[in-house]
Amino acid sequence: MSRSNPRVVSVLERAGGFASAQEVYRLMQREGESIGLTTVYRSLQSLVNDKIVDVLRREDGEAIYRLCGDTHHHHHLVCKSCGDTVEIEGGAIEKWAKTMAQEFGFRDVGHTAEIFGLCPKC
Amino acid sequence: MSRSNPRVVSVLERAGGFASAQEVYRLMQREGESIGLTTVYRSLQSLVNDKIVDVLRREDGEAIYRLCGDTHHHHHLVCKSCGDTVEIEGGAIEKWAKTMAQEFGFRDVGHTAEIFGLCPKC
DNA sequence: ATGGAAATGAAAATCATTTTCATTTGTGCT
DNA sequence: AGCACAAATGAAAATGATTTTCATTTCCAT
Repeated sequence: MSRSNPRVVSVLERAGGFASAQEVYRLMQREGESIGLTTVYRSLQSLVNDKIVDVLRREDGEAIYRLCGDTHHHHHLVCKSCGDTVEIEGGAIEKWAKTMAQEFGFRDVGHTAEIFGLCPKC
Repeated sequence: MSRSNPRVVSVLERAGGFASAQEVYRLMQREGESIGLTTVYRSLQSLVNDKIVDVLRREDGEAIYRLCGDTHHHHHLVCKSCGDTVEIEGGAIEKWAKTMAQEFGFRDVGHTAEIFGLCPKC
């Protein structure tokens, strides 16, 4: 069984939010780190098992990972046309998620929320 | 462009909950209906476009579809473990999305928001 | 140093989904 | 009916993420 890989953790820290396995791999390559894709997958899996990272799914089904207890949880406002992205605060969402979870007795909850539209330039 | 296929709708009705494209395909085969997997995928896609079905992701990333009884815009509270789903109100989200879009000058906005966690039974 | 367990990664396998493309079906028109 | 053209269909190939296999390398404890 592979162990929680500190190098992968470090990349997730620097990514500051969600990143897919492929993105983590590409990032490490770009930074000159020598690592195999298989090892990235295994490290992420074991980080999930150890509850050190959360795993979610993007709309296209790709798995995305984030360090748990990341205080810099934010959401995105993405332009449908040029792909430009703005990081935004989601205080209202946090509250909404908490309230809804409570109402239906769900525990250990997380959430996803993104806004899409046309940016001022497009 | 393929059209919303009534045979696929009928299968989803009988399935009575969520079903993946592969499951819909297998079900139709079992019932002796002649249809290709490609057509199942295309039909589901266009049903999603027409907002006749909802699409979500199972934990393994497979897309699952369900007839969406109302045209009313809603969000989901999904159990990470058993996949059980509750449709919830998202009034706070609508407002949040609108506010954020306005603040950054985005037009023509839409949004996605889902909450996931462990349901009371899991 | 030595042996065994754990970690690694390249390549192949898997699986859902999408794309390609040739064929069939449907529809409007004369 | 016959014809033309658009839409629908589906088999097979392509794609892309993820997992598995397996041979090799690295780590430790003795």
